[in-house]
Amino acid sequence: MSTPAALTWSTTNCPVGRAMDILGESGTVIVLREIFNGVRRFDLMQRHSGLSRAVLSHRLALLVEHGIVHRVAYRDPGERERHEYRLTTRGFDLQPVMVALADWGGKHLSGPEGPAVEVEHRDCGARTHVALVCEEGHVIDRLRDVRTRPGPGAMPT
Amino acid sequence: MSTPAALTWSTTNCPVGRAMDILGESGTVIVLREIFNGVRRFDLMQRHSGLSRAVLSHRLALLVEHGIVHRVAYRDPGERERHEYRLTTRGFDLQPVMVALADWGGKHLSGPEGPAVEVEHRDCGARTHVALVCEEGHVIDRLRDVRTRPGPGAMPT
DNA sequence: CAGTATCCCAAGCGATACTG
DNA sequence: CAGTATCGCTTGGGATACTG
Repeated sequence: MSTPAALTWSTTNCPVGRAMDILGESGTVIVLREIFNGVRRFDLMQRHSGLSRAVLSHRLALLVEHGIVHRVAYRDPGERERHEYRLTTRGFDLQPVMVALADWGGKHLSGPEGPAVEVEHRDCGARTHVALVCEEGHVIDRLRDVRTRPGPGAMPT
Repeated sequence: MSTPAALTWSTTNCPVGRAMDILGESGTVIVLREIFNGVRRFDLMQRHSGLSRAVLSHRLALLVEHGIVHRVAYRDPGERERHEYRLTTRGFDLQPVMVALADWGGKHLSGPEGPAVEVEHRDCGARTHVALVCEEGHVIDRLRDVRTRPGPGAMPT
């Protein structure tokens, strides 16, 4: 290998870097896990995630600020108004990231008893994983069959 | 919704949590991006990633410790012995996570000019993304068609 | 219940200097 | 070139207390 492909363009604009600027903050992904699992209220989320109230508060604010989660007001009959946190479209689009993380953690970081959580296809009940699919419709199982290239927003190094 | 499904099992064992215990450390994913892009030597990685030498050193040690990356000695003709960092199988299995992050970042965090990097299918050159596929072979495009359930390693709350 | 503010402390970062 | 050690300093976390 001569010059690695990565060096021919700048990384200041890298989508992975931008994603991690948000998701890399400690606890953010844990909050997302809770919301994806249907936990939408502050207190429940706090107890279940194990995060402190302060951190949870900050992470939720961060997620709202980035348009990943939004607060929704609702009122149960006879109760006062409350709020819950729901995914926006942008947040819901993180599902493949969450499933990819669960796949990897389940395969490589679980004890012999297997992972504590699985993902299933609602229709048929089969376990579900992420896969690579190209726009020509090929399902790619040999990961080495993909590579990165500069995109339209690439800047020279 | 009554009790969210998540509350019926403990999260101490959650594969997403375990994965983020490693990947959530600031800079880890950036190092992985470099290695996936073919940057394998310390100095090049340091300049290209923008991480400090100390942080890069620590992250590489962390990745080696977790069996995601390994050091490989080599010697170019006429040069002294050097080392480079390569993905192990466990590390290579993170590719779907990286592509999922790139997908999301490219779609939601790029400027109007588009993402700086894309992933292509080596055979046909088409852009490549992650998708959800169940073990029955169904490609799932409506993300709501999947849900989480307790796995074999689940512990009661 | 659903958060926010304050205070204090420890982890962790960048800069620098050093070794094989 | 390829790292590791040391050192102030800042960031950011937990505990606690407070507000709507």
